Amino acid sequence: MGNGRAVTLRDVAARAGVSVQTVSNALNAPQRLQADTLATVTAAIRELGYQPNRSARSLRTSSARLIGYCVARRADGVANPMMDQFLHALTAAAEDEGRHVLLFTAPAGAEAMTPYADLIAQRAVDAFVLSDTVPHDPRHRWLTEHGARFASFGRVWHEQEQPGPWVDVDGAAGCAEAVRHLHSLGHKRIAFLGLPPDGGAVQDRQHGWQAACGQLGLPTEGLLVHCADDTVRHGRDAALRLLDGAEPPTALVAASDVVAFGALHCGRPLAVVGFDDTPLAALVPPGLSSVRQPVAEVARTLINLLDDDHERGVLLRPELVVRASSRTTVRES
Amino acid sequence: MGNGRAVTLRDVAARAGVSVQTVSNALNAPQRLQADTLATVTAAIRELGYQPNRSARSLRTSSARLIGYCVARRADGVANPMMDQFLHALTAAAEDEGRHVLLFTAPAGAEAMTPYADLIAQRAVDAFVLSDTVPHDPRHRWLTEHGARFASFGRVWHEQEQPGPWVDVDGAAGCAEAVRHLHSLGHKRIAFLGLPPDGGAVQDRQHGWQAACGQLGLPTEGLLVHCADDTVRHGRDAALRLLDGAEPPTALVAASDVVAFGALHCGRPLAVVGFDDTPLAALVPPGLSSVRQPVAEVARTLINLLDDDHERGVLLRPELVVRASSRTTVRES
DNA sequence: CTGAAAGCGCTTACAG
DNA sequence: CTGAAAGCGCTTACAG
Repeated sequence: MGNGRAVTLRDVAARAGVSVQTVSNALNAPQRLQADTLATVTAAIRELGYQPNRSARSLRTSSARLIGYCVARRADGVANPMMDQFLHALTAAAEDEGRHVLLFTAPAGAEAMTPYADLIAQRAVDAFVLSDTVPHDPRHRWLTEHGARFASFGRVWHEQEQPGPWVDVDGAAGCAEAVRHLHSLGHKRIAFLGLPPDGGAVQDRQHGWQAACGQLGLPTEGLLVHCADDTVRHGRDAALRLLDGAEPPTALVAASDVVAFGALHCGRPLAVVGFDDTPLAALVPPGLSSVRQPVAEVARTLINLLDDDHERGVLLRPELVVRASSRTTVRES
Repeated sequence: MGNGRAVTLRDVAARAGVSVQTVSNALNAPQRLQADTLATVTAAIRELGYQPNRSARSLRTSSARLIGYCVARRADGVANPMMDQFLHALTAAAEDEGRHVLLFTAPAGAEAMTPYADLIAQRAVDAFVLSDTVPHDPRHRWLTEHGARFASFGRVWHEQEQPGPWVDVDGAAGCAEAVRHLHSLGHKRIAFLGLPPDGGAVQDRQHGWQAACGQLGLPTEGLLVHCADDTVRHGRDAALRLLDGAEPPTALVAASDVVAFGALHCGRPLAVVGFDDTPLAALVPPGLSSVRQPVAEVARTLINLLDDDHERGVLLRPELVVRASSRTTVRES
């Protein structure tokens, strides 16, 4: 790879007429060198295009400067479209700290932790970033017990105390903001379109809706419905059930963009706000208002958490992106 | 990371009562050892849970066993949803060969190759896998000229000869199959919904449609339309333009799922086949038939190409996934 | 078939 | 402020 032999510290030292140690210092502790020595060495480094060999540096410092990230299996094709953006953000955030992301996969079931154990044993990574947390996710506890560094995007809601540092997006705050937005447009009956419990995130969003409605004096009775599955069809059917009720809503906050699309295309006038601001939210007419997770900030925070031994958890505020789906005229009821 | 000091070759050698060299041989050249020696050493390895330190091994063998992959920037949010699946497939394929994927980002413009150059200089990766190729993509030529190993998912259509090994999906074959499928259902006027030229892939798909129609004796005149952008709205508008023409189509093959959705929801009966089989194709009622790229096979082939100095390019056949969107009844015209 | 030795390219105490 | 030396953990010719 690359043409010919790589440039080493030795080559630079010879060129600059100093010892290898001085070249190393120029790179890692420049304040130790005299200005003119530093200038000579720096020039030689630039001329030769020298960059330290990563393996050698890692071996010596016993830090790989690599962060392990397990790519969830998408066998069913039902990807979390946000994960795409997250991975880009995570890579960029890691690079800002001179690191890279190493991808790996994990089998389901009892062997799920094996790849983590292997990567640790081989000293292939310094830390892990976790996401796609599932109910009763065993990873956080396992990693804590094995003394591994990690930071989690998402909480493990079932534990008494969340093991290890985490970053999460305040779903309750996001849905509360969605409710206030719809209320400010004149809506008085705002429904919530839920999903099967997924460990806590969905309930969290629902609580935000409930609390905001309570604060604004809006009803919630008969306005809560759950979709059996996160599909467009289930979203549509659930919305129709609400609309066919005695006191139908004029607006709706959904726990995901996918079910929000179903509600939006149910054929009746209904203001809709989704959750996640997936790429399609902007692409599908008339444009779906949605609660956007601040992925770049999540990524930066995760990387920072890896070096922070004190911080336990950080809750980030999502942002409501308003599009045409929530701007339908309110009918007088 | 991990509890306490890592287990080294020395520890295993001490435990097994042999030299470190013998332990190394047990791992890398077991046929050199006598059966009983091998058994002793293997037992010691298992008991201590030994795994070779990656940095040390990489330094010694000058191979990082890491494959660099640049995550495209998704600033506009218009991700390629297939890339998600691809990344998982690539990671899995790399692992099957004892490697991992290292993610990095690249700036736009003149500095686009800098991260590649850095990774090479640092010996951080052994090879690159390229995807998201763009018109006049400079990467293939640059990497070839710099003697770097790589394999590309997608061709650079503008070059005389594609620099370096590549894998691509036969878009023409996919669209031809879509046409034959629609024809077998009785459709006689099958349109093509194109996109702005993107370097060649879109034209390739269009040619497949054209050729298949020709072979089946079907008309193409007035049945080709291009969307200005890859959005649902543009897809719908373009479909309506076709349907409002003198001799409207009864079916349509689209260059992407997104514009296919627009055509499918244009409010008129129209059989539709999309391209890419994005996750939403299955989720959005009534279900969108779509040409699926064989991402797992693409990934495997790319990894194999990295070790193959002879193979130049591999063209893989996509698979038509039939759902309800292409099964509408044909009206007699 | 097995062992002692060299060396991959770095960094870091330790002398001068 | 600078240099000679040791050593991170492995693999690979080279002897025995």
